[in-house]
Amino acid sequence: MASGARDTVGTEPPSGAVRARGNTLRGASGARAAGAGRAETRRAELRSLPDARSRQVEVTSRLVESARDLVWDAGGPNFTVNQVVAAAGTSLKSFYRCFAGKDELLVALFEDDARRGADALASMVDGEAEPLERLRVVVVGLFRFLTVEGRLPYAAALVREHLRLAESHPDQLRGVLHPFVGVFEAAVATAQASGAVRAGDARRDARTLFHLVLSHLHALICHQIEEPPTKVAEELWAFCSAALRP
Amino acid sequence: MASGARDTVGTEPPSGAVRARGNTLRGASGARAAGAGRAETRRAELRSLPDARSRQVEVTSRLVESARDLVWDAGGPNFTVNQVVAAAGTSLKSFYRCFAGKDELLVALFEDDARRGADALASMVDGEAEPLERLRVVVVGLFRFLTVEGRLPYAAALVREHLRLAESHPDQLRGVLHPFVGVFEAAVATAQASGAVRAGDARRDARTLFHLVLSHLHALICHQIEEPPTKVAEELWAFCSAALRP
DNA sequence: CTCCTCCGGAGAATGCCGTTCTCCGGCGGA
DNA sequence: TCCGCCGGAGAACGGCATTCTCCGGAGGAG
Repeated sequence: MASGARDTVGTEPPSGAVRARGNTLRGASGARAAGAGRAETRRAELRSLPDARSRQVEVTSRLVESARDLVWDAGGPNFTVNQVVAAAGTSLKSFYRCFAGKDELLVALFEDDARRGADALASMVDGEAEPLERLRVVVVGLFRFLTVEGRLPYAAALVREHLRLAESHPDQLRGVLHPFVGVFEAAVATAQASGAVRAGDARRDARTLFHLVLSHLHALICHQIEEPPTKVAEELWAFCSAALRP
Repeated sequence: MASGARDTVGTEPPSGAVRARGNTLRGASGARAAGAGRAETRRAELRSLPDARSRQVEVTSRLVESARDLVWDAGGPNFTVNQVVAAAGTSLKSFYRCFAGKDELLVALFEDDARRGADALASMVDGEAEPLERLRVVVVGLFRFLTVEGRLPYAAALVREHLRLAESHPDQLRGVLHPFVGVFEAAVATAQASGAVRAGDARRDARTLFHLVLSHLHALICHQIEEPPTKVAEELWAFCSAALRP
């Protein structure tokens, strides 16, 4: 419950994937090398540590950017690690210093994209004053945002990998979609407060709406729905507003 | 639309995965070898063809069974092709004669499982007479069916692979979940006819309900919901019945 | 009965890719 | 000027899907 509220929307600029540092950057290899040697080497290591760290961050975000490009136009995470490092203009060694593996890179990409997407969604809502309309824009807007021409395969790739990674990296993936749910929750809470929708647990309703949208994106991705996305979005909103009417 | 009606539930015993034959069995290699050589060899090939075909079918279903076991207790499609053929007591060569690749095997497993699952769901509904109760059982039942202890990881694996395969084998995957939607649709139509829920497009509403259930299964799989499955199922039904009330 | 053909098993070879390891040049501090 | 580590280049390794090769045995043809 409370863990979701940590991820308040838009508190950070989309600088991207800084979080991946904490995992492996110097946690394992760096610290071990220094600790095993003489203690004096630690001083030498500290000397240019800020430099090294900022370089790391820069390389890390460059890798994430390259990965995003590759997922975007290769249409999936079928890129190889070698391609990423080539595109980022760095080396395999650097890659594995920044990330424990390819999956970690994907997790970082997820976090970055989720934050960006949630920001975009939040800014779509800002224009609306009417509470019920805000909620409608959230539901339909996420849909439209992800089904913009060319964006769907990318979204598909992310959704698919999300499921796969959720099993291998449950801890890191757990909160990845919270930014989105947060936007939904804010809209639901506003609508509830104004009496536009029935009272209830805003978080739970937000989660339900979000999953409903997500699942229909899955269906579109799988070509199980032939209708145009806009039509599906409107039908979806009709269903949601009926479920939530006072 | 009409393509969904083809997949009527329970018209076939779960003999499994016969469909994969058509792709590669003798389509490519067999026909090419005979056509390239002298035309007389074709006669010899026909001689024991029924035998060969039935052997093929048997091997094919044995492979699917083995794959099911492996997915079940290895918790995912992380099994190797060698494991499958070893478990099925056959050879790599036979495997690649039955299926064009590992993915084709998974598709066959999907089709089989979807049919079985839809049958099970349909039989859960049979006990209920009240239309609205039937609908409730469908929504909650699919949920319960898949969250039985030990079944969730299996379901997770299938869902995940479904997304992946939907991109590489869109044609074969398109109708795979139709048996489930069919069960939903029947229940919705009955409820609509009795006036227990509002009138509307039964297929569309069925699809919406199905996707809603599916997406919450995703969420449970991803450990994004901490509540127990039974609670989630009841909340979901509350949401659905509110959306569909007359 | 013998030969010839083809089916199918066993498993080696190939190719791809993630991950690790080795070597080496260059840069910053003493 | 010398030393030590940082990071690049890419070779080496291991796992796995897929293909290829070899071989035995069954079953029709003569």
